Amino acid sequence: MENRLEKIKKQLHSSSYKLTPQREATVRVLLEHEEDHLSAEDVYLLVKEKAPEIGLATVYRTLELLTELKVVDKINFGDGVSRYDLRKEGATHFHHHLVCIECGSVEEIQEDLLEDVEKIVEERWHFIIKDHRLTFHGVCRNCQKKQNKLVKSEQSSVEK
Amino acid sequence: MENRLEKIKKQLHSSSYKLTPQREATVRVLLEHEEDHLSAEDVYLLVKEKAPEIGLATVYRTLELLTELKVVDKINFGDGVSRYDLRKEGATHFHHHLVCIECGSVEEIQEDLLEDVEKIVEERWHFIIKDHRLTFHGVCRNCQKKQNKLVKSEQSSVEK
DNA sequence: AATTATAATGATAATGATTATTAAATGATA
DNA sequence: TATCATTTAATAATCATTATCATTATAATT
Ligand SMILES: [Mn+2]
Ligand SMILES: [Mn+2]
Ligand SMILES: [Zn+2]
Ligand SMILES: [Zn+2]
Repeated sequence: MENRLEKIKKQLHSSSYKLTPQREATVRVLLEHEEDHLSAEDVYLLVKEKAPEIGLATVYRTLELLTELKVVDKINFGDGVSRYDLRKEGATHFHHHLVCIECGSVEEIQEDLLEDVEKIVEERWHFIIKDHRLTFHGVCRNCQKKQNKLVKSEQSSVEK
Repeated sequence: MENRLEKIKKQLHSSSYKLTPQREATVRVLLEHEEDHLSAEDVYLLVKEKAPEIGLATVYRTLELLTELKVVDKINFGDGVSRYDLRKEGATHFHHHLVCIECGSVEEIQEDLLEDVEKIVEERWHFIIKDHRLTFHGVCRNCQKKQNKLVKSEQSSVEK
């Protein structure tokens, strides 16, 4: 974690930005919520708990900066807010997401899986791929179980 | 085109909605711009040319309705507005996009390409896939050409 | 056809996320 | 220390989208 922070600090410095206390607080929140998909407002509220004097605009600016530096990826799941997702250490491509249309949960896929597809696209469309966004919409494992239970209870009530 | 409109009309009816003149005008604009990725405002302005009395809220409502019926897909390329993309006739999955980070152009890929990947995801993540969003970010063919020219002219000026 | 109920529309106000502005604080530099 | 650039907090402005509401169109019923 401290290690991770150090690297981000260096990344900032190499683009001649400083790791101010506000930026550090923001990065820490992101590191503590690696698995989550926080909106700017979410981040703001979490940072406030530890550094109450921070302003919302600063959080927006910091997230914007981290996006530029590819420390985070900005993503939109269609709910009206941008969400910020920390890149895994050393990852060159953005990871994938499974969004459940029943409960709204978001699961991550770290595996690439797109190597073959990207090869085809580069060859056939003559497009040089730098990054990707892949989101699957469907039914998560939990919601599948719920639906199974429902179906079974309906069957048994018919049997009566 | 008229054929396509008829089918959409039937889809509306089967969910007990009517194809009002405003909705028809909106659908026609979408059909006339199949390849484009129009924002609500874009659609509004185009509809206004033919049906000047239409209101912006009606366009939003119509696009919302068409999204529900899966006639169009709502997509966000990260520029602050939702864009509406007509589904190809009979397509069950949303098509893919190539977004150029140099010029902003958007190209479409109608081929599925994800069958294998989806099979893996369904098996290994126990997630039932209903739809997907796949966007590649990179450099389009045009911009590659431009960059090549640039590199060559730089080389020749060094050679002098 | 007249009446009533329902759906849809247009105008516009409200909302809410994001961006711009500005004055003050901080930090580096000479 | 004086000077200049960067960053910040507060807050105003912007802009896309949604909500409200009075009016109109359409369908159903008498
Ligand atoms: Mn993620
Ligand atoms: Mn498209
Ligand atoms: Zn679920
Ligand atoms: Zn391009």
